[in-house]
Amino acid sequence: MGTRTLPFRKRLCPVSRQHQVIMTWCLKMARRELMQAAGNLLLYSGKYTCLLRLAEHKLHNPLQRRFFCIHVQLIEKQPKENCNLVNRLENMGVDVCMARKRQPGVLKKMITHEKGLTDFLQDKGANKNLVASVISRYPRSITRTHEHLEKKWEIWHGILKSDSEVLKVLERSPESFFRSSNIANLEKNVEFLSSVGLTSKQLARLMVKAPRTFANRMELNQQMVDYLNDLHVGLGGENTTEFVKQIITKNMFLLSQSITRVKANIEFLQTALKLSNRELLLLLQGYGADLLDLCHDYVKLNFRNIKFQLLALGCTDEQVIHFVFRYPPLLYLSPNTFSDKIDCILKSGIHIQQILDKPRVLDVGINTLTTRISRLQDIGYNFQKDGIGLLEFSKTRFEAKFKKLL
DNA sequence: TATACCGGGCTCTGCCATCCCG
DNA sequence: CGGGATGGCAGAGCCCGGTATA
Repeated sequence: MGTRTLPFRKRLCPVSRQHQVIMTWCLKMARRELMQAAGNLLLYSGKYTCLLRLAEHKLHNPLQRRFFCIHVQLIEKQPKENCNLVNRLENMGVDVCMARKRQPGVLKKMITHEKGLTDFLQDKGANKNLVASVISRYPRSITRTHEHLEKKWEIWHGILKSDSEVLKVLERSPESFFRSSNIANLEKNVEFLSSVGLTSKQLARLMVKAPRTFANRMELNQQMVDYLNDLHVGLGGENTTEFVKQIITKNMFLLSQSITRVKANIEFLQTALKLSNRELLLLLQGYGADLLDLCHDYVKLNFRNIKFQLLALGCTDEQVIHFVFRYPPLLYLSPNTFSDKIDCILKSGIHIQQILDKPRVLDVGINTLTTRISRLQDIGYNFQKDGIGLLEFSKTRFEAKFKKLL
């Protein structure tokens, strides 16, 4: 029997399917009354429980009854979607399929505040499409009360200074705005982040760039700050408060990353680049901060790739380390991008040593590199003699220089 | 005056897993 | 046990221009 019940269990999800299953089963039972009851069941799905009970009474075989009861219980345990709510959301233009996929539980709720949310957001300048998009992407937004919205908006507005700015961030990341219902925690976060030394302008930037930071529990943000504090003290740095503030303002995404990731990246940088404590601190206060939120595996992968390719081109370990140390953002480059750029540059007769001396040329996009190299070659520019510095110029500077070379 | 050096701008949400509470 | 709250993860560069310096 256990082997027979399993497929039924698996298929018991959507209501219509449940009814189908019962119907199929009823057919198997070949009992007219039961089939009739099951037919009613499809017509009056809202009252299906009592109909099922009615059907149950028609079964006299204890085994059949028991089997039937198990399925009834399974169906009863699954709360149904609130059809009225689903209809209302559909009328509002909400992508209900998307909402169902993201937070199915919300569609089953009897009390929601979609009307209040719509009024509230429209009052702040949102149009219907924006509201529908927000609900589609973060359905739980409709469970927030007017009072909650008012309070949260007030705090966000206090930081971003205008409704349109709050709306812009909310539109970009509804989850950041709506995910937590804990207003006290939000207040604690603002207080904590200010106490770290962030100015109101920096706080606003943080909210625009990494709004999730404000939805974190304050303790989580504190843990990251504590970690950075300990790290700095452990590395023998002075003025720890300034260091922490500097790192956070350099990389606003840091507070929305896990400590594990940040820690792994820092440890990797120190080991891979064979850095002393002092060098590590310098790196972190410079370009290194940018890298800390990168997925750790990619940092490792990209470093291994850079090393592999440069060694193959005859560079030494020391040269590789020095190269990355001078310009750590190179670790952003995926293996393909890195090798494409190196190939493109070397193909034009530029020596690898010239790249080692000017790591920032790899900062330039592959298309820009290709176009510039070919334009310069066309006018007989000698990279070996005249250098590759102009490859990394800004557009205006490059064009000005190019004109003069003609 | 031209180039080197360097900091900073842009941007990073949407999904899944897990915990915890009612 | 369901669902809300929260944590954590993947993703994979390019460009500009101010100031110092040769």
